[in-house]
Amino acid sequence: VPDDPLLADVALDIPGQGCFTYLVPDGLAVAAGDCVLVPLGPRRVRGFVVTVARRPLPAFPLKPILEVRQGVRVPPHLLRLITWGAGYYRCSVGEFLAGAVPAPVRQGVQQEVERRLRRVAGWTGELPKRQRDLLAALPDHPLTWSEACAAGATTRPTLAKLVAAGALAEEVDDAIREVTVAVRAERHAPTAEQQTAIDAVAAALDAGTHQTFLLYGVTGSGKTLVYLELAERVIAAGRQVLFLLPEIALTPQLAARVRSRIPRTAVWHSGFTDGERARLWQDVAAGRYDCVLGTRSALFAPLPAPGLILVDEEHEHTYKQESVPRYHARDLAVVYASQLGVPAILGSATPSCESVANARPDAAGRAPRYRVLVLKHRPRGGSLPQPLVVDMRRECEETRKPPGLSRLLVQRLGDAVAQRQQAIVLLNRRGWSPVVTCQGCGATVECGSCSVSLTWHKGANILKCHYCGHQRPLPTACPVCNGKLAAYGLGTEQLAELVRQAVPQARVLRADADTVSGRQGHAQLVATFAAGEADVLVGTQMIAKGLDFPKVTVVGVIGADKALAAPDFRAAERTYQLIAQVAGRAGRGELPGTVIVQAWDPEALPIRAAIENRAKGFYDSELALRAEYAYPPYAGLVRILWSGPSAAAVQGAAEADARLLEAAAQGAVVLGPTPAAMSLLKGQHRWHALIKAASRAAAQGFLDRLRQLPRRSGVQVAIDVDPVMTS
DNA sequence: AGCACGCCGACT
DNA sequence: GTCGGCGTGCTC
Repeated sequence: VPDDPLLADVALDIPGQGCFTYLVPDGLAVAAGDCVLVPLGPRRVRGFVVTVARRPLPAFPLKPILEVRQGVRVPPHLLRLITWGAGYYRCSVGEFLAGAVPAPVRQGVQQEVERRLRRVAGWTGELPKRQRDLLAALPDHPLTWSEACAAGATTRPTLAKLVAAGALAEEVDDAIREVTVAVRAERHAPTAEQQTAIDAVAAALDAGTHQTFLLYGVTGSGKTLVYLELAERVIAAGRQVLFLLPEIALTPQLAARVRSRIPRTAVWHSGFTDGERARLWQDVAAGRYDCVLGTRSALFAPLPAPGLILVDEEHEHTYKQESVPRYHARDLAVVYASQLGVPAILGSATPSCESVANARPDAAGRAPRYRVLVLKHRPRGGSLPQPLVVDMRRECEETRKPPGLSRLLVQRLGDAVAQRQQAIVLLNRRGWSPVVTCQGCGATVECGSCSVSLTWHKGANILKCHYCGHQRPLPTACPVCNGKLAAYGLGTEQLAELVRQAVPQARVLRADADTVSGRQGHAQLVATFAAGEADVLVGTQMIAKGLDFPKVTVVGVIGADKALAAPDFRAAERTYQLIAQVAGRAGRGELPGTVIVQAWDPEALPIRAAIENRAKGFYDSELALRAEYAYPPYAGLVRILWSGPSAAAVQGAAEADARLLEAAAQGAVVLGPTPAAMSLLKGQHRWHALIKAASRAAAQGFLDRLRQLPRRSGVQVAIDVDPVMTS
């Protein structure tokens, strides 16, 4: 009605609430997606406009919008995705937006502006000799301040004098920054297999329809080439590409390769300053980039018209955010692509069971939701290495030594070093020993704030908690009975030492969170190893991902079935994925590779299937088990987690809320509440419950019936839809 | 989430 | 007599 006032629904970063309605003052231009400042009780807060419309005033009085942030508007298609996500993952739209739009953008941090120095043409004036020489030394093209400092071997104040004198002018660069990456723009022709995959997706692109593809390609089969060929087509048609990766810091090679073919690629990572991030967001929104490459939060980059969404290594659990908003970027990417009517490609050599199930007909015989594209061959030749399994029970019996490096692995490491090749040994546990126990009373030294044993770090001679970071010196005797302490178990620190002893001629490099600090540290370490400055790289799984070292011919996996013991329905899947992924890492160059897997139960199916390259066998049996025990993908899971500083209060809240869960259950099964596997974490006691519904839709139905759990002081309640961590 | 209001213990 | 603990409730 034209006479009604103009009202705006604004999403605020407040849990468990819908939008708040505000008056739009006359003359203030406000649209959906705008970032606004509004009064809320005694304070003023930032929020995002969800709808603007003329309609009658509600019964309660309204306050006006105070201010609109210029230049920050969430595109309508992104707002729609976030609204959907807030409903599915059970948080408010405002909370989701707060998690999706970077803080410096919301808060209006001063954008970092690229300021460049340019020589003023035709300037003639007097200068001191030093400054005159400096001016002569500078090149003609514009330079940033730091580039000019380097080029003239000088400092900022001196350059400022030249600017003050008028010899140099400062210009503000409003255009996109130059992207210069020294990478050969490789352009191999696609193989027949790759071309088939490209054509299938291109058909969906041309038809302008949504379709999700599962690009199932062995490691080294050239998934990236498929992505890039399709990305170029999308960009040529005037749209943009979203390219998601599990971990950007580990894949500098991939980022460089994408940029070499798509120069206007924004790399979306957490290492930016606030100003850089604010500028990047606006540059992406303004259409100055053709591609955004990044981790899960890159899904919310404000691209004006995404035409293709790529999710590489789709099985990786890092796509799940473990804080509000608790979304799964792979699942949300598929929703986004469907909303946009564009194709999505999920790529992996070891897909998640969810995606495999989606690529098969369902129990009722309906057509698969995803279409499978297979890459079986490595274009650069090189067959997959033949993995060997060492039965560690027999090994320990025969050698009468504690478990460590097997004789076979020692021999192969020695051979590799002798032939000037390289090797990688993986163990997913850092430190020297994970457990320190009293030989007298049997007590284990535990972290006071978490229910875990402390790990001994021998080099630093401290006990560390790997969950909360607490550390303390190693006690000289048992704190309980004053008995003698002994360290048990194997970590990477000790493993590196074992390799040094067993293969004395090897130069050993250790890569774990203790030796690698920050993103640069990782890149540096990768460079050191790639340059051949070490022979054996010992590390945690941080080195298992995305690495491509042509000289590596031996890969050892220690404690490969450790993950199998985890109290988690995905334990078998994770074990299979780890071994199959690692197996693909050896022998990527010209040289054939060997993978040696040390396991306590070498007959376990995930291990056998991974080393014998029997993917179908693994997925068939694993999916059958999931169906039998009603776990995803044949169930919709919700986890409720209660936590707080008082064990009694947490238990009380969980047990009281259990009645509400049961009341809402209907067909769903409520497991628990019980204490979580980590019953104490960072000083917080934890209880949890798992709700198993027949499907994701049924799980949503359960949450609709449950509505909100009561708010209690001293106890936090988290609702996790489609949890990845279930223990 | 903040922030206010509101009702009970140890101090100038 | 107050200062301050955090329990409850509201914010368009």
